[in-house]
Amino acid sequence: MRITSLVECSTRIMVRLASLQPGATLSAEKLSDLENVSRDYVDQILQRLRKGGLVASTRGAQGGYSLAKASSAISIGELVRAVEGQVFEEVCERYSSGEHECRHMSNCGIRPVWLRLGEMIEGFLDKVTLDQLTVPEPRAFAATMAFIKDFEKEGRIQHDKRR
Amino acid sequence: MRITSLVECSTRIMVRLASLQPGATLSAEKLSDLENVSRDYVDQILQRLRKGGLVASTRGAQGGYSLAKASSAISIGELVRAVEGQVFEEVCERYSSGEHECRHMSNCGIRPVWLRLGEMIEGFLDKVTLDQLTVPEPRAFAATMAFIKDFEKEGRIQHDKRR
DNA sequence: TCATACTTGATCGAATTAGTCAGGTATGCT
DNA sequence: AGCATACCTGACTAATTCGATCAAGTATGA
Ligand code: FES
Ligand code: FES
Repeated sequence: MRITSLVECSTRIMVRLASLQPGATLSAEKLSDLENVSRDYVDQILQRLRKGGLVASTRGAQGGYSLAKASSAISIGELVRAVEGQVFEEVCERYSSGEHECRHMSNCGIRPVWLRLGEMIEGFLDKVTLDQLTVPEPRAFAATMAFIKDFEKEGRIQHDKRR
Repeated sequence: MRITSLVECSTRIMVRLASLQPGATLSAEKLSDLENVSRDYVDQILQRLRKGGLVASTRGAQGGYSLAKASSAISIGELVRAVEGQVFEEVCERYSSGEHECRHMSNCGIRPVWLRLGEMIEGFLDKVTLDQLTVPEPRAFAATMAFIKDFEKEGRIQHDKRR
């Protein structure tokens, strides 16, 4: 299990944009230079981010990109969904057809673990916002605390009956 | 991010073995039939599990496999490490060389997020044990609670100075 | 009207994953 | 002993996904 290069590059780009003065923009070309990612790849990433509503673009000469909303309102989870479509693919969905299908489905003891893991990962990334990644003076991850509190409240993994 | 087919199949096999009576064994052939996974693939998986010290094998006619220790002493994290080598690959290690390297490394605001995510995933899977996956009468995931408690105690993501 | 820069979608090689295959070795049973 | 059963090993290959490139635009500011 890992973070893909796509997410890694996208995050670096978003952090660059987050460190911009209000009103300022950064061109795809500049971003490419700054992060040492090919221009074409940067273009592709920015396009996905734009479609996801995370960045805004200004066309024409002296154009460029900026965040579409406050960096405190953009989570890494959103970012991942924007560039990859989803944060965590559920295994029993993926293998639910064909020869080697996930066999239990109903009243299965395994499924809840993957479900819970997915919720956990997604919950975490949804709580971490862009402004928390800016350096210098990184802020403590207060939001993470809230997430963990919620997690604790629910308390246990429920075994599902084929939901 | 997802659970691979390898982990999925391995887990199903381990749950089968966990549901065995003490002293009983299950042949690779039977496991293959039960879980609808090719015999060759089952062999490969069992071999990795054996090398990881999770299952024991008896050779010869009427031979077979069984768990090497109590199902309550085997975590899903261990299982994943046995069959895939690791649970979560750290991104800033993976891309740390070559053209498109992870650029910040020292006093980076992004890195701690991936580190923390990895700790969280691994921590979770290390707390979930095989016996918790047996059906019928699945137990509540009490261990998960302990994990979350610990997580809360530490409390926040630390920004590292190039550790 | 030109240069700059965004926009779209296809394509393609590299890497990883998923699964197969061939050829063993060890053990129990008759 | 001889044979059947079943474990064991590692190489190999097909399928899929990832990472990145490429070609061919459109829109805008100077
Ligand atoms: S392992 Fe997927 S439903 Fe049980
Ligand atoms: S993004 Fe990897 S070290 Fe900063």
